[in-house]
Amino acid sequence: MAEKTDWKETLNLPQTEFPMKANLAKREPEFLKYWEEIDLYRKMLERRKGAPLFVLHDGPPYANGHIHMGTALNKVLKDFIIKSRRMAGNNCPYVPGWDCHGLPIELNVEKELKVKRGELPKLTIRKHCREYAKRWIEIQREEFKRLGVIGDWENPYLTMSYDYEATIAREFVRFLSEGYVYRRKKPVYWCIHCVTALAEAEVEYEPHRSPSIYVKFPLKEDALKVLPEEVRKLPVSIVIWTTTPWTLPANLAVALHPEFDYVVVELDGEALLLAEGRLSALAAELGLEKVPPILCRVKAQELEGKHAAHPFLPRESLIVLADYVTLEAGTGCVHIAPGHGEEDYETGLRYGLEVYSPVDAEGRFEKDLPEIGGENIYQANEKIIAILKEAGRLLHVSEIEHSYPHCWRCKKPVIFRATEQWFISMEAHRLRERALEWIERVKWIPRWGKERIRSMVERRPDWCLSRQRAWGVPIMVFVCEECNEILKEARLYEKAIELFEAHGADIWFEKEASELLPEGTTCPRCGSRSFRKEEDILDVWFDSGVSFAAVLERRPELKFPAELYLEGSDQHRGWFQSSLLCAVGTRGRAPYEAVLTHGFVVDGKGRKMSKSLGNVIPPEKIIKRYGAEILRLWVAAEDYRDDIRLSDEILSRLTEAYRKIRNTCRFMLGNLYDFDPEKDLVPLEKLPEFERYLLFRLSGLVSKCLRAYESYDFHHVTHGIHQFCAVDLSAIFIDVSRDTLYCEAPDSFARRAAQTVLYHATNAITRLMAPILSFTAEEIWRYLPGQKEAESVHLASFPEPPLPQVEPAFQEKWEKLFALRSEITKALEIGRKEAKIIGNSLEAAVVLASEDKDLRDFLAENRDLLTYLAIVSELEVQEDVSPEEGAVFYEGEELPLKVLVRRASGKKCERCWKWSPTVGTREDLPGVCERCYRVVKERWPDLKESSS
RNA sequence: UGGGCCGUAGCUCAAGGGUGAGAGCGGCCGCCUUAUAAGCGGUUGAUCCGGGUUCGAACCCCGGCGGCCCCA
Repeated sequence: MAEKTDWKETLNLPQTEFPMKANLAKREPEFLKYWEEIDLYRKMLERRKGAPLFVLHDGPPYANGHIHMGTALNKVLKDFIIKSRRMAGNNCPYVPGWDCHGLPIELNVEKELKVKRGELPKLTIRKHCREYAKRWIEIQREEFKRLGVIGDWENPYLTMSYDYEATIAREFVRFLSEGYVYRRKKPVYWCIHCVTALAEAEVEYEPHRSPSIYVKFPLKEDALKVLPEEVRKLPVSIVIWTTTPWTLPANLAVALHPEFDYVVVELDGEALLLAEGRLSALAAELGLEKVPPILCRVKAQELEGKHAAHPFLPRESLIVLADYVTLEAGTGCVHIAPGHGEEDYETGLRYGLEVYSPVDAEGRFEKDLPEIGGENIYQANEKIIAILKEAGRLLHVSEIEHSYPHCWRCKKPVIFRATEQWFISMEAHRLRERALEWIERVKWIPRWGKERIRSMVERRPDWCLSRQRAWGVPIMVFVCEECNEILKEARLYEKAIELFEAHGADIWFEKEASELLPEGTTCPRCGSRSFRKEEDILDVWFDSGVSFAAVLERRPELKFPAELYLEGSDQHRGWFQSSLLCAVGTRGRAPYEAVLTHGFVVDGKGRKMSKSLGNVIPPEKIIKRYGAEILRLWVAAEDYRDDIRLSDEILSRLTEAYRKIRNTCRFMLGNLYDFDPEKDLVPLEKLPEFERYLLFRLSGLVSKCLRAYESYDFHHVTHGIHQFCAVDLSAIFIDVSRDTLYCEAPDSFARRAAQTVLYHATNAITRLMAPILSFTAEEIWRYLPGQKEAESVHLASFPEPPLPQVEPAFQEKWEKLFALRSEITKALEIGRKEAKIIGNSLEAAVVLASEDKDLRDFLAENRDLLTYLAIVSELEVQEDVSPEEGAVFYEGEELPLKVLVRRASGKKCERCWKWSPTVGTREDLPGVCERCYRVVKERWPDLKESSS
């Protein structure tokens, strides 16, 4: 009993070792190892040596904790840019960095060592902090590398390296010597738990419950005089509202708005003064049934400079005017404590009030205050409320929940507290104006970034530089012991900076001022020879702010300014700004030509990721489950300028897309197993028009992707490639060309032509995807036939559009052909689903007819092409056609077209599955059609069909 | 409290103020078994809400609602 002939043996079926299953989580590390082995980063630089330099300067992540989706997103985007710019022809070094100093690390170290601030010598703490930072840098480095991010990971920049610390000090001294730096007692954010001042960037807003109290300040005689006689018969008080009772001991004034109308009302035999606009709100708050009667009106100006009594201390409170007083909340009368608020401070300055802040670093009232001396401010809140009540000064008390600043590290509420701090003046040498000028000149992407940073720089206060902590670079200032003169001459600091360079900033805490200063230094004012050194350290934003000086200017492969900075949009306040101020202040220009920002990772519903919502997805989980490639694809599929959503659904959609791209490439590789581009590539001008059309489409994809890379629109690249694979290749070219590829003779022109398209497509797509799907592109690269320009796709260049120009008529013709194909396909589907006369489209014979003469001519001219494109066995064109029994009749929706679908006549060719009357006409091979007979005979002249 | 940005099918993206708002994925319904833990076809389905400007609005303006970032 003979087997049926196995025609498969005579077909050119795809052959490839390229696995269908990516197994990314497992295989990615192998590619990483390969890249390390060939020293890919070095090779990338060598390849582009002398090419135009494009510097993307890495903003340093903080060396604490594992990476999260935000940091992963940021690094992957940078990798896209570096790789794509390099493939486009630029020389792109990438030096990653880490931010190593600062409070969060110091706090974690204290926690690990189970010590509190000040319990260990600074040098000991600093040593532990350095080790702690180093530990996390190692971890994060591996995590970043795992993402497939290529860079100089062996030589990153660290803000704690000795040379970097020296640079920080040097840059600070520049500011100091040029007169930007001053020291002043001023209210700043202060964390009483961390015992330090905080920068604006170090506080975050969280809901917080506070007491809400209304307090009476009895008017003194001078103020009372402004009021009518009859009103004065009653005790008259100004009513203020505050949520921080503990700031009342520091109260020195009450502010009114110069434009508001103020009234005196009667309530329970007392007279109360407040803004008329807040009267009904107050009545509601007090639960009054009706609004208290107005006794008289009074102008704020008349009260300016008059006095009220402090509600419980033997002190007077000045009545002042301030236009930031609002009618949104409170009473329109604002309690002013110049030592405990920014606006209060400014108002205080205008009226010559003391910057009074009777609270120590740990949040306790100074000992000498009556009743509350030594008490913690929060505990004192209640006591103060009790005192007010006792004194009859408390009008109302309740509790409110509001958003309140908290320490970014210990998460506890912060306060405003006036202390001696070092500042960089925004007005010195017109720093603010110059920064604003540079903001105009920098390219901000998206455009609104400019507005944003501009409004911030316009309004920001002077930069508070000092931190009362150990882990950081000291504020390099010497002060005369005798006359408190600050040494400002740069040359006096050179010795110390050199010592930093050699030993790190620790030396500042190891040596005496006299050892750090040049020998024989004398005070320029009093001639004294004894100096003390400042002990505070610098805000870490200064550290990273001078990275242009420590990295861009010092690394030979980099340059100042950078072409691009790329960070999350929160950095308009952070690094973009600190870098701008440092560079404008010391170099007279912005450190970047352009700034690109991305949004934040949010969950599938658009809410931010937080532990409390339980919607956090760590990168590690994605890598384990799907592979870093899918994470990269996620970054590249989304429009990162907005918030970027991440959910299981999104990841599973992306996995589908990945499979489509991968499988399409696999099919193409499988069909190129016997293709040698050197020998077999069909020149463009000789290609049949279907093949030419496809290369035209491919050209469109290439130009679109190149443009998209240029403008950092990675999602256009991703969607473009995916769509091209799914539609142009998989659904159209591959499906249609399968017959040619499988059934024609291996070396036939038709097959080589189709392979030529596959070769161009695979080659181009592999290169186009390389910056994004870096692992997969590398994998495909290994399977690509022909000579390759490099051992890694990442050393290659982007493709050129293979067929950039095409006559419009050609394009129109093909659009029409596809429109027709789509109509035929619909008719076939009816034949399949409803009439059930066919399954495979090759079982169909199609008749096309049209009343439209032009269309009919077009059909007739392109009959063979249409047969081929529709993948049917027969196709005829007639003048007209009518429905018939056993066939499907369909009228075109888009075109004046009639389609009749019948079962194809003849027999099914056992080799190519087309139906044809020629099947069975050859005696030696009765199972195949004429075409297949020819092909088979040519290759296997003696083949005989075994009968069944 | 304020400033900025965003809102197009279940998901991710498109649509220079101008035809019936396009794709891909998914869902649903089929086909194929020569890309097979594949492939092909058909089909379903959307401009956050309410006003306004305009001959015409997803797009411009105003007001809501929701989200994100920054800030008080």
